[in-house]
Amino acid sequence: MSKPRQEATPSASATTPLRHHRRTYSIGELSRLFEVTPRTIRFYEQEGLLAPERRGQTRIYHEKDRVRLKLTLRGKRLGFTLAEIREVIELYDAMPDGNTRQLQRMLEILSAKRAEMQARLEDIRLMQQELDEVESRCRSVLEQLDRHDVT
Amino acid sequence: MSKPRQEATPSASATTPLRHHRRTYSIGELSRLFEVTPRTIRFYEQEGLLAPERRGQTRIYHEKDRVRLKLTLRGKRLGFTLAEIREVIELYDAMPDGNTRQLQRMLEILSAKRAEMQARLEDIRLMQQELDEVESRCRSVLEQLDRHDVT
DNA sequence: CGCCATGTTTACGTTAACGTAAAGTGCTGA
DNA sequence: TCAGCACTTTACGTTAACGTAAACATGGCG
Repeated sequence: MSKPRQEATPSASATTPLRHHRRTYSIGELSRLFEVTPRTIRFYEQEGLLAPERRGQTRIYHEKDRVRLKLTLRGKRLGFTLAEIREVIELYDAMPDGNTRQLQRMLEILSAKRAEMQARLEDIRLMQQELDEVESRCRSVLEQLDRHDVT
Repeated sequence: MSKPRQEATPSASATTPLRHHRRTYSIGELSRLFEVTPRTIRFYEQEGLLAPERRGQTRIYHEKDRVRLKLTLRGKRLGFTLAEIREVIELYDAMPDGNTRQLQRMLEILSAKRAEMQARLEDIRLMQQELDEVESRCRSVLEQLDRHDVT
């Protein structure tokens, strides 16, 4: 019920130096940052959403990975599946060497996503309207109760 | 990928009379209206989201049920779980005979839902921003390709 | 009457998105 | 040296939200 919508605030400089703008993260740091489990992060990698560097056996995450994770979690909050999110991320990555057909295809997908977003916006608008109605009904009942108490 | 955001348009007056504003629906009608399977509708009933009348063994759905189903599907599109949706629906139903504590509790929940909606709105805004960026990058690459072709 | 569409219950199957547990690796400080 | 932590792989478990199949009821109609 109380999910973290943003990145957790880092606790100043703990043991890590962080000169100005950190370059790499361990899986633990990243998991604390976004308040997800390491398992989740590894799972996202397995699903092709992340591709961290490897120092020996250990995963090293860069800014790029952090951004991807952020996008992934945002997409999830909007109800997209990991597969859908991966689709967009893959497109984003394949951009520079994309041929014309690929790029046209991407514009189509973008247009579709945009339409989805518009639809979600409308859903939210309607949902807020419902909330308004329930609240006003609720308040009017409360008022009735008050009047009965006082009168 | 191509889910129906709205109710399917009814095919005029087919075999059913529908004098002015229909009162009841069969499970099949409802399933066609919203393009979900009967199984889904029965499942929602099992989960306490619908409570249709029974004529013998057969389910009869009224306007109220249709509205509930619509709200449920909208909630789903926004990424809410059936449990969360049921919570709101139950509150909505328990309104008239709610005591003060119940009503206060409902206002709290409404406030929370409202905050969720705000957060989702922000997510959508950011997501649209990303889409803009990807599209502009995409178009600029296309332009480069064009220039190379023409020049 | 028989058939077929549409309904019903019961129950096991499936997929996505992780959780959880076991068992091993590698550095680090007392 | 070794205890402890953070990391790793492997693999089975879990939950939500239905899908699918079997087996049966029922009302209309040619």
